Amino acid sequence: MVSSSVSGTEPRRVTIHDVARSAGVSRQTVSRALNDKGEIDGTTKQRVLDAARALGYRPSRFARGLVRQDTTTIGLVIPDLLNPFFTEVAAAALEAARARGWHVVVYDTADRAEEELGTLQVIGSQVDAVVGYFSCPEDELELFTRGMPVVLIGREHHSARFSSIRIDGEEGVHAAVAHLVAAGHTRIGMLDHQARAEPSVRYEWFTAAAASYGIDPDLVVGADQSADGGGTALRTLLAAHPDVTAILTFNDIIAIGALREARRIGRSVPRDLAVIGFDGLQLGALVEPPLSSVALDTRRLGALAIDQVARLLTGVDPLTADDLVVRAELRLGESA
Amino acid sequence: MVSSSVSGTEPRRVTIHDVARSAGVSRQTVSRALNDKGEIDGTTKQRVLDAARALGYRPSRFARGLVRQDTTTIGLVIPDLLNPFFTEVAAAALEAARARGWHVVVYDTADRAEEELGTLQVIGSQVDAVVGYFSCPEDELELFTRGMPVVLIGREHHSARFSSIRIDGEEGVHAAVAHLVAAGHTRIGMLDHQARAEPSVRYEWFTAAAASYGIDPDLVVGADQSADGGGTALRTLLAAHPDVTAILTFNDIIAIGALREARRIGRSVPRDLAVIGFDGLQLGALVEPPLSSVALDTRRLGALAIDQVARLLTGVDPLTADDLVVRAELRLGESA
DNA sequence: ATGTCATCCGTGAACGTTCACGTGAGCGCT
DNA sequence: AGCGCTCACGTGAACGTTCACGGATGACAT
Repeated sequence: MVSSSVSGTEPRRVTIHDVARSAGVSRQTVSRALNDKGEIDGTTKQRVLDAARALGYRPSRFARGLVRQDTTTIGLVIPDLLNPFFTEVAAAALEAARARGWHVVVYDTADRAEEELGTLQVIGSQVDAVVGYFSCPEDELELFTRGMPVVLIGREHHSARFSSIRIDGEEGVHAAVAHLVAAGHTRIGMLDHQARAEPSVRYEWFTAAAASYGIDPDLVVGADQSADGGGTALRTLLAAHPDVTAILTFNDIIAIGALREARRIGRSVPRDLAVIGFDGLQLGALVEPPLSSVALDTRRLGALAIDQVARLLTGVDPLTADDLVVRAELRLGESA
Repeated sequence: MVSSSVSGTEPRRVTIHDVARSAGVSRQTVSRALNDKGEIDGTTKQRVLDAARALGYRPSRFARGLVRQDTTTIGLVIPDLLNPFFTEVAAAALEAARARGWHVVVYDTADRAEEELGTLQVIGSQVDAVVGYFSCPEDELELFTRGMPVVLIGREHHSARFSSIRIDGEEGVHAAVAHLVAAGHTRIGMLDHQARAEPSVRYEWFTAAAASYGIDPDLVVGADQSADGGGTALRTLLAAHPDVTAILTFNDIIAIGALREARRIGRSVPRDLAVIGFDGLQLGALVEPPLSSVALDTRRLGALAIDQVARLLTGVDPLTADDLVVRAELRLGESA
């Protein structure tokens, strides 16, 4: 039962003063009662509490935050929460933040540059630090996050203003290629991420590994970052190169789409087509066959990001680039 | 609750006053420059901006929030972000909140009562309203959210303080049973959620539907809310009732685990075992075979919750229980 | 009666920002 | 000269809470 007032009137907030007046005490006494401080009589405390409840009083977080600066809030910016990889990273970050008693405001930019920009414009006045994925140029980022610690994930940075956590899949991808080669594959394709103009870093790892085994690295096609995108890309790849017997993918979602497509066109995995993804999502264990993947520890990723934020916030001992690395390693399922 | 304080010297915040002094103007002029208000000369504005940057000034969100109450922040509480159902709900809520320019603080309680309690204790002083899942008793909820709008999801409430969004799967489950009966099934099992002591509402829908078709509703076994839990439960169910040819599950995750287990024990789906889940997760389209499910529109669920929060916040036209319903309906994949 | 002490409570000030005003300079017009 | 207007900027006040004090009251001992 909401206390009804005629619509149109300004509802003026119930303040600590109102409670004080109603209980016949001072502000300070109300504050004491509500915050469980000492120096207050039991009966008056109860009286204040009753008055507060009767008036529906709720302290202003702004006023409180202004005077005691003990709460830290960080902003987590991700392109798409429905992408399981980001879900895992977000969950990990939330867990690490909770352990510190921090609050996390989550922004899903829906993979759209304008939403990302909009987020940047408002986030500065809402949080104490930012961690997440950004696709905008650094100077723009710099502009809006001025004075705040910023931890980037999976992105190189040039400005000294930012920290970034590097994802190192070089060895993992190498191991994946080695695994495929050992299984007799010689025509290995890759379903890369197509959003960017230039090929991805993961593709470069692939070419490097392929080169060391004398494998042709040019069997590559761009894929939309979704299961459907993976399916479509696999079809395209096989149409151009029917002799491909194994593929690496930019990430697990694409790989899962490829698995599904392979089943549709009657290619048995891993017999007719070996598939190795990237990310090592929990989801990979649910599909058939269980996905092999160059897996990275998303939990550590999130924890590392939060840890670095903590260091930047206090200014003590920030980690250097060498420490801010999460290495991915080959984890075999049954798809390769 | 644990607030880590910085050891050492407190670096005293740089305020708008410092910028003003440094630029040789007044606070108000600084405010004008930073907020792009008019009534300021171009050169002084630039001077102020330079001074602000030089000092590393960043406005206090508390002070700003105190004076202009234009930002609303809501708290979203979920038991487990890694559970795809909650991921979808969270994504939907984030989207709806973004459309309103709201900020969302996300709390993952990790399915633990103590974390939920801890969240409740701090959330009151951080947000303007709360939406989410809670497992604690109503009076406890009431205690901590006093004076705030609260929208519960998928939970009945008795106190008038709360709104809750009801998930109505009665017709959908009925349709699912009807579908199975039409396909010739007579022994239909259910993998229910086992966490609660009493059977779930979804099981009650099942018994009701089963009754109307003269089907034995007692082929039920509790499952942990995970893929592994679904697999284990299916094994238990089939051990007790080998003649079961179709199952409904509490949710899609359990169903997906059942699918995997069926494959392991050599039961072909849907030929040897028909499976129908609940939730209609996007994930269901990725598994083999694509999952049939009593699907609910998670996007609408999130949007509805946010919409109701908006109404409660402004006090105009809050929706009633009859409107706060999301109906689930049978969506056929290939698993039944 | 006086001092000592603990308990309970109130008063200004501060936190950092924006809003509603006020002010003075400069300019053009009658 | 006087009036009115615009432009650029400054000044007190307000937002709602907590902190650092200080004061009043009574109990108890001296």
